[in-house]
Amino acid sequence: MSNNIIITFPDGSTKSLKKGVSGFELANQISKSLAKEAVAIKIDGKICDLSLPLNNDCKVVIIKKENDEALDIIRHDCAHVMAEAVQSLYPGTQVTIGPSIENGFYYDFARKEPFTIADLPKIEKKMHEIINKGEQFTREVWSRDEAIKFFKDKGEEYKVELIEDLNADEEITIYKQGEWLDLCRGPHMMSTKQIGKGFKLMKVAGAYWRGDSNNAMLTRIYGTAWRNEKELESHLLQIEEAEKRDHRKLGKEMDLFHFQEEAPGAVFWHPKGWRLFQSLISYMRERQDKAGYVETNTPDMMDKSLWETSGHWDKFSEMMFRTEAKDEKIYAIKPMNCPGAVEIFKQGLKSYRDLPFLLSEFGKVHRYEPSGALHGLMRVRAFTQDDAHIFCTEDQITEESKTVCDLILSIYKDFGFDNVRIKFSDRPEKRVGDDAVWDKAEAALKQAMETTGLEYTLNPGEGAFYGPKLEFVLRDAIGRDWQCGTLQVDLNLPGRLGATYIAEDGQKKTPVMLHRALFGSLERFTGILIEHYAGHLPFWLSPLQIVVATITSDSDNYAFEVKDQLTKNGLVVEADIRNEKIGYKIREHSNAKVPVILAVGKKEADEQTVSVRRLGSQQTSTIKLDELIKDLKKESLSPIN
RNA sequence: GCCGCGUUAGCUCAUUUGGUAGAGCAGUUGAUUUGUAAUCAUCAGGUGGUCAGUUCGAUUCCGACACGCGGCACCA
Repeated sequence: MSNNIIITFPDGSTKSLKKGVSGFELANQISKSLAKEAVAIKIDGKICDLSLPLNNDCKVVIIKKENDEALDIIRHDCAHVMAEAVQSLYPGTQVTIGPSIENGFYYDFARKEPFTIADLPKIEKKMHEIINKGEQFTREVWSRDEAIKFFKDKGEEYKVELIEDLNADEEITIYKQGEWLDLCRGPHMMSTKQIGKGFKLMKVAGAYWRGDSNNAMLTRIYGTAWRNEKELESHLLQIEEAEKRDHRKLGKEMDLFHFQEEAPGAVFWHPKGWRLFQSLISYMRERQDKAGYVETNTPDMMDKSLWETSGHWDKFSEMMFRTEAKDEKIYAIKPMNCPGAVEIFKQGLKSYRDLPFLLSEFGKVHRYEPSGALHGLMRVRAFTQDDAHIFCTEDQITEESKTVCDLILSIYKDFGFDNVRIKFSDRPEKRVGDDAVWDKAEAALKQAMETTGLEYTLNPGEGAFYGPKLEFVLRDAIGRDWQCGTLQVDLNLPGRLGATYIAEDGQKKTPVMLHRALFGSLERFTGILIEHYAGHLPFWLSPLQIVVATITSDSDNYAFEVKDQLTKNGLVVEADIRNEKIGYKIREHSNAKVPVILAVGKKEADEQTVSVRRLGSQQTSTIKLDELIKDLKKESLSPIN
């Protein structure tokens, strides 16, 4: 009897089997097809190799290729196979780490001569060979000394470092596939054959050893891996779709903005792009006015001393633009709006009755972002924040934070972002202020989060240098996450900059300042919207809402009449009376993502109608001009109305 | 900032042992007056990112710089 163990399956059924049976044998006993589909086994909640002998009573789940957990294993297997391929093709290359990641895997290699994309086909071919050979993955437990010696002899310095850093009590496991082996926690599938053909090497990149820019630069190869070729194809198709939405491409096609090398990281907004940008500001201004904010504007350049007092100079002077004039002063071009806001708060005596005091500012800030970080509108060196600073008492932090959270979520909803995650970032290593102050700030913000009942995840050590913060991450139409809004509790800057108010007891006190931005950077948010909507901006945001296109020149006058009427009603309209066929005009304006195209010919002119064609639809409908105006006027209202 | 790659007409892209570049679209001019995603013809367009170097000769080879792209690092 002691030779048998009891296996419990997910459906509650049990089976008594001989001790030491492997997961694979177990699957095989249930059915041949299950054994074929199996990639791993979950034993009491832990995912393990199928080859692992079962020695105790346990609950098991056989993980099949179709299960979500299988993808990670396939991808990790793929990383190993790639590493083997690389080392066989390029002897002397050291392996470091190679995890599975979203959609695929990577492996970081140390090699004098970095890889280029030209190397990928060769590596990929070798990988197919290894996979076709059907090498068995086998797991071995080595002693620490044995492992260190082995990798040292092989010249694998990075692996040695990894092993040396493992906890003393940790088991050192080695996975072999044929001749090749790697230090690895596992689990892996039974054979390389199971990987199949659903993978592709995507790109090469530099990456620092252990993610630290002080360390050596390794060369990373990224791959994507799926259950089969069909899934791979669909993933590649998805990438193509995402590329079509690229705001840099659409921005050019829609004539919204451009960049040029004399102003790296700074936007040249074209008329249409600027109109879109201004629509966003108008919308936000209205929302903030209604929420009790008062708008301000503060200087773009202020003396360096102010930034020294605030603490920015100490932490960020390297990333601040500075300028000087004929006088002796050094001016910093503002990288943030907060010191300006504090200076406004400081004017005149403030009473506790004035709090909370909500100051907003659409402030344009400049930051010398590292050249490698620049990316279209998403990461620029000059950008506009929908910034605000809420001066309040400590007791008001919770209530004010809650109000900000509600406002943010409501605003995101207006742009179709319903899926928003919140990250809570606490004190970073480099910071100003006493720990007692930080304790207070973090506790207050946490309490605010409890009050809202919103869920959040902890993001340790990622707070601002003056206070903890919330970060609002929204998910776009194709599932990508973008960090936009932020709320920061600051118990440090107001004091450093000398802001005070008279409290109820007649004593001078230092207010708390909440920094908050909802869109974050207007430039970036514009980019996100372009990609989210794939250029098909909602009517109220569209910088060119309507084009009136004539069929023949006989209708020119009517087209202008239609245009005038629409314009009088506050709509943005252009007339296209060029000597071109209607099909040509339709195509051109559709490509430019104009939401409404009105075709007018003799018939429409006679009847005071228009033929309406909506972006994304082939359908046309003819309606009375008055009626259309009524409809479109309604449609062009922002969601506030 | 770091690693790799790239930069050719307004745009999208060609031009392989180094012999001063070509197409489509856009633009011009003309014809055509057209009914829902490209009418035809015509002409014009370039210091091949910038600067140096090798060479009889460089878009092509070498180097530096600038900018961009993919990552890494950074992001008040």
